[in-house]
Amino acid sequence: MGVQERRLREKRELREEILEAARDLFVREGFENVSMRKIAEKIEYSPTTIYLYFQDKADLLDCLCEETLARLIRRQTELDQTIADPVERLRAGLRAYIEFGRKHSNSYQVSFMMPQPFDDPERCPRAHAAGEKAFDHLRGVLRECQRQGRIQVSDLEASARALWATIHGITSLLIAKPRFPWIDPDRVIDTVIAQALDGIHADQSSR
Amino acid sequence: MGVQERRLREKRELREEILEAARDLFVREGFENVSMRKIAEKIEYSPTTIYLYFQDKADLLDCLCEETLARLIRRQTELDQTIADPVERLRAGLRAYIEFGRKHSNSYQVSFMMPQPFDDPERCPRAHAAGEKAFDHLRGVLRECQRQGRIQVSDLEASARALWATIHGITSLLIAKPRFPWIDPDRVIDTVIAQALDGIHADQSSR
Amino acid sequence: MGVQERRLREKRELREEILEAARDLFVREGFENVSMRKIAEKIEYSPTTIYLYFQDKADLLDCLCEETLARLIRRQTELDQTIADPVERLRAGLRAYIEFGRKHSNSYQVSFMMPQPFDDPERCPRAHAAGEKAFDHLRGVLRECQRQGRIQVSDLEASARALWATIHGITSLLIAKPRFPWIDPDRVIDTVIAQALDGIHADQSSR
Amino acid sequence: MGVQERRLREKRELREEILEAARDLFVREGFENVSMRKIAEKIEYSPTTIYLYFQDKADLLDCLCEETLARLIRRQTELDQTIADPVERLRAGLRAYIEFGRKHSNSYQVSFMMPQPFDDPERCPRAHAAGEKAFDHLRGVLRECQRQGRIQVSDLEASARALWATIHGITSLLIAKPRFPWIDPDRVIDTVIAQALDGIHADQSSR
DNA sequence: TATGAATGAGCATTCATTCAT
DNA sequence: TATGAATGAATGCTCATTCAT
Repeated sequence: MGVQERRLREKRELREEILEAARDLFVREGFENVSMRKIAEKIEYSPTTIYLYFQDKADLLDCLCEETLARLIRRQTELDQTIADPVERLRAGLRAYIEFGRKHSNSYQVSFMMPQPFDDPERCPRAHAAGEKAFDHLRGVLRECQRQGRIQVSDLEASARALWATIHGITSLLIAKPRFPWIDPDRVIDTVIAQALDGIHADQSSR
Repeated sequence: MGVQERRLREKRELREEILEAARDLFVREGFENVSMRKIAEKIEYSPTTIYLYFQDKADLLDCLCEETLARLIRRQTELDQTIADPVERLRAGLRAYIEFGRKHSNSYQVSFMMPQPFDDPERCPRAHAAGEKAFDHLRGVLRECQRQGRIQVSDLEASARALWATIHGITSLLIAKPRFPWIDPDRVIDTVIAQALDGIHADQSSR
Repeated sequence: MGVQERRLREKRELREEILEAARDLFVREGFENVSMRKIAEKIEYSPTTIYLYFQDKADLLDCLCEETLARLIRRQTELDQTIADPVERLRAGLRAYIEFGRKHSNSYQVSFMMPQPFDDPERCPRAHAAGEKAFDHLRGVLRECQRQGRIQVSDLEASARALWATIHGITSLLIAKPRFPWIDPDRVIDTVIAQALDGIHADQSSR
Repeated sequence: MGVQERRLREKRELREEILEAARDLFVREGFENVSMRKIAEKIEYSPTTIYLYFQDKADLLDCLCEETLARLIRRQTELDQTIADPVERLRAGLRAYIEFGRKHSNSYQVSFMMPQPFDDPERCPRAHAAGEKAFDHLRGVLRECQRQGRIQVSDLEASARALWATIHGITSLLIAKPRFPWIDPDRVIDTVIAQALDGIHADQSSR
């Protein structure tokens, strides 16, 4: 039994090591420079070994995105337990989302900015599910605002999607166009959030 | 005389054919699968021939984006001459932007959703200039709204950027996540636009 | 156990096969016509396979030269143990050098007659080291002649270099200009060696 | 007649321009970076035009080498008229040869250090002839030394070739191995020349 | 569980050259 | 005389992946 456990733990560990290496390469060298070979070199295993833990590159990326998105979800959950006021929780959530994207820009790019394999729920089921979960949370907070009468939302589904789109806009544009004269990114971020909440008529009295 | 003209026309035509093929490959196979070779195969010329019309791959993509963005700018200019009311012009402009992105999704992707190399004004000077021109137009319309007292904007620069980010958000997300349950994309688009204009307190009396 | 050994041997053998093929292409088609692909075709492996044995083309060439130069050095060492008289050893060494160059003319060409990239110790460290070793040996023998009073050399460093240059001259010229009317190459070689030793006032009494 | 002359002159001029451009590229970018395209770009003509003046690349290089070697021969002829003493003339000629090689290292490399097309008198007849002419001159001076009893040469043909080989040695080695620790190239050159003349027992009384 | 060996397909780009005009 | 258009062949190298062990 101890042997089986150890084996299982070791297996999990190498898997994590692979993902970690891939993430590191993402951050250091950008998405397009992540290759199976380079990951293998980094962890000092043979490329073949990776295929014992992941079906193929798409699978690896899928898992990678899932893991990264899990952090976003975890952060969102933290805010649930920290901030009682739903509007404030929503505002903090939006800000956290943007910060998350800027911090893990390569993962964000893979998860949300590239159509190719990652929008296919069959090829990337985990990332897909995690993405939906993150969205669901956002919608939940918005619904809570609505339920408490803090926001007048006639169409929750549309508003939630619009809200997501809005914060995705500034997040992704800052990633894709870092050289654009943003003047002060933070000022623009503040403006986006303020406009978004204003736009859905959030009662921000407690602000 | 006629000979020269015909040659010039033929040359222009092949150039367009190359751009067309590239655009088509974008659409069909995604950006990363566009190679000089594939373009050449598609037009049934040798790869070398492409280099007679474009300096290199970056140049080709640059021209591709420029061409596409020119359509957006043309559309914006059309609206200038059609719609007198600045707020309505702004609203129509936002809608046109989103529609443009959805229609030319691959060009939009190349121009606005990919960090490397397209954010480098030195490598893609044409696309860069065209992108700025499009933004400048948006800002101009917003400024006009402000000038006529239809919108109270304390920080024009930040608001213009925020507005761009917002419509970019829905545009790019619809492209990157076409399988997401958008329910009705148009309803979400409407919501985004309404929220955006509300968020900057546009006087939409004439709506 | 036997398996591991056999694998190691096979690996070594393929490495040798690659070097052999490269050398052969040098001989047959000249340096500039040696490409990774042609080597691969010759050994009937894929080009990729070569990269399992050598880092890149420069590395392959570096190893090739090293291997060839090793034969020269081995020959020089042999003479050390065979010929006691230092002047005779020097004479035999010069002759061996020239013979070596004529026999392995393509390797000689790569090692000593081409400026780029082979003169760069960083790109071709092995060949570089081997070349210096061969020169050092020549200088050593000359120094021994001087020590025993058989040669009056006022400037050992300059003389050693001049001597090397001299035998390199006939070696490389016979390689580069095989069609020149040499009349009798061996007679010219003899003359060069005699002049060289005379020129440094070697006491050739025992000749 | 005037028209024909002008045409002929213009034709000669463009031919010279091409050769000049090629030579310049040699010097600036090294042999391997000289391509028909680059030459054409430099003179602002189309690549096709070059083929009106030269059969192919080998022909162009042949003419180029011929031209360069003509300078060496010219220099040698100059010395004939300047220096009366044949031994001194020989010494000056050797030095001039080495200086010539160092100054026009790329042409020297093409003419004397590369086996491939340039040793083939059928493909490069002009360079071949010019090379022989330069050698013939050297032999002539040596013969003159012999005739005046200043040098005891038993085998003129062998000695002349040996002498050529010797000065080619230092010339080519300085070109191919610029990073070798030559200490002081000029000192080595002096040593080579001194040894060479000593080696053939030149009466250097007038030195 | 892990790997060493191997590969087919692909990449952007450059080359010398030709042909019709 | 000069060229614009075009090309076939080639270059070094990297990729994700497979298979036998």
